Amino acid sequence: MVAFIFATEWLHIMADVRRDVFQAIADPTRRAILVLLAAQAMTPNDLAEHFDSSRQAVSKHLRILTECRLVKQEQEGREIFYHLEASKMKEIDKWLDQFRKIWEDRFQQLDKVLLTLKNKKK
Amino acid sequence: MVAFIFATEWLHIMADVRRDVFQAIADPTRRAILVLLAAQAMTPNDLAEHFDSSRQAVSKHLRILTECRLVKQEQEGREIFYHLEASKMKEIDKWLDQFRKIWEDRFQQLDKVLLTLKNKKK
DNA sequence: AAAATATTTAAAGAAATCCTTAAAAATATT
DNA sequence: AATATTTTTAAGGATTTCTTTAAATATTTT
Repeated sequence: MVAFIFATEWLHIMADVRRDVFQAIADPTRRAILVLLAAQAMTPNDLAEHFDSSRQAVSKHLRILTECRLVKQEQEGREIFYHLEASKMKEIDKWLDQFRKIWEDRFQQLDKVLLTLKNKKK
Repeated sequence: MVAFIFATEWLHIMADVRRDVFQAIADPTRRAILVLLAAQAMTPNDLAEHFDSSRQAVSKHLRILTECRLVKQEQEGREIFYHLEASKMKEIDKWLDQFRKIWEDRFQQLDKVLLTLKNKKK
């Protein structure tokens, strides 16, 4: 027996389709998890102790972080250690590059000063 | 007459309370808007032409970007030019700083190589 | 003043997000 | 083999997000 599933149906079945780094870091809890994992690899249990929410909630966050490769699992018996994949964050850094030139631009700063002066005159 | 509003009610009334930079850049359309504005200030109408969605949708995205100070308005008659506030992106850059040390760490890279070798042996 | 243009706000609905509790799966301990 | 531990998956619900169309507001042109 073979079952055909259309893409639209599949997306409906697959709850939580968020494999995007920007989407991933939008959640404050996930950002906190990433910071904790930057210090050292931890299990979901360890992590959950740092938050008010349930272990299941943390597990789900870890799933999302894993899906977008910000984090990697390493099984150790029945425990799973989650490691930060810091290099994946380069994607964000790279995206920021196109703005970095602007915010470091001194003329931009000058423009702002002039604009402020102009508005004060009014 | 005075009306008392509880915080919970207020949050219910205030739809879309998202003044967080990370939340703001989570949406792909908003990221595209930021990139366009990096090149030059534009009106909502100008921007809308670059997208499939309606002017109203773009307007709402601009509202969110304005609320978290990623963008600034400058009225010019009945037109409103939206400028990028690139410096606000430093917040993201600053957050990335705590990971930058890790992803640039050569020993981290070495660890990865060793881990790969270890797994190959298995 | 009336019509046209630019933009925002409101209302409503579909989809996504996030959380919780309960159940399942996998591994370790007794 | 039975029990305990660690983690994930499932189901359900409240809230948020994003989009659309319609209506409102503000400014310019005629």
